[in-house]
Amino acid sequence: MVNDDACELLCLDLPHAERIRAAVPGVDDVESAAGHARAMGEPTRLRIAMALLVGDELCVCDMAWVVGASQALVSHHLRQLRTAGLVASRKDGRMVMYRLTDRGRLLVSVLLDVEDPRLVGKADRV
Amino acid sequence: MVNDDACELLCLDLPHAERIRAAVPGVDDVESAAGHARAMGEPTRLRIAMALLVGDELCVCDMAWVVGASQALVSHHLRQLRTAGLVASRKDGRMVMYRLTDRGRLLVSVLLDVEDPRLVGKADRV
DNA sequence: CGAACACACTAACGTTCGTTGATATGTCGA
DNA sequence: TCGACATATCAACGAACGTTAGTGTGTTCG
Repeated sequence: MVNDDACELLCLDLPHAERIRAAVPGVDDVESAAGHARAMGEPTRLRIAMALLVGDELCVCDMAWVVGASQALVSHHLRQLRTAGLVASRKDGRMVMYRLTDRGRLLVSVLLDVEDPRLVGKADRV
Repeated sequence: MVNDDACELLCLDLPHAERIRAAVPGVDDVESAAGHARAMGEPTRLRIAMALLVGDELCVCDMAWVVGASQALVSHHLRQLRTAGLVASRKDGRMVMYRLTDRGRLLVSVLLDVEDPRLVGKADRV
C-alpha cells in the first residue's frame, strides 16, 4: 500500500503509462471481483459449485454426499460462496436449497471450461 | 476429506445423485482451476493482471508504478501469477517483460467484466 | 409434548498467505 | 572493471484461511 515514486518509468512514456493507470481500477473497485475469485480458489468450493452447475438446486446434505465432505464443512463453504454472491439460498421446510447465481454459473463454467447446461442450444459460438 | 455416508440422500434419487457425482471432477482435477482462481483472488494481483490486459506487455518497474506498490511485492505477485500459468515472462536486456497468457486474459476480462482489447471487433455477441 | 433431523454457528488448531526490508543475481554504461 | 540499476530471492511477522468437533436453532413427525 505504500507507494513512493522510488522507481521511475522505464518502458512506458508518461501519457501511455497514465492511460494504463487510469484504466486499472482502484483497490476497492476490484474487491468484489477478487472476492469472487477467492471464493472459487478452493478445490472443495469449486467442486460444490460444479455440483450446483449440474444439479441446478441442491440441499446441503446432498451436496455433502456428492462431494464427499462433512455437512458442517459444506455448510461453511456455502456461506462463503453466498457471501461472495455466487450462490443463493432458499428455505424449503427443514432444509435449505442452494443454487448458483448467474455470476456463479458464469465463473464456474469459465474456470472449469465446461458449458453451462442452461445455455446449451443458444448459438454459443467460441 | 473424511467421508462416511453419515447423511443419506434427501432430495435426489440415487441415479440422479450419481450422475451429478460423476460430473463433478475430483479434487486433483480442479486443483489447476482453483489455482487460477486463487491467483486472481487478491486485489493487488487482479490489478496487476488488469494493467497487463491494457498494457499488453510491461516490465516490473512500470507495473509497480501503475498499481502503486513496491517492486518486491509486484515481483512476488508476478511469480505467483506465472506459477499459476496466467502470465508469461520474457527477458529483455536487464529487465523482464511480463504478459498475460490466453487463459489469464480470459479470466481477467470475465472477472472484471471488461472486454479483452485483443478481441474487440471479432463478432463478440453476448 | 418430545424425539429426530437439517442446518448454522462457535471455538480452536495448524497452515497458508500478503507484506515488508534486506540481500543476492545479473546486466548495462562509464 | 566498477558502480548503477532491474529484478529475484530470503527471512520474518501478523492476518486470514480450511478443517474439525461440539453445540445451538428451527422444523417435521409420532
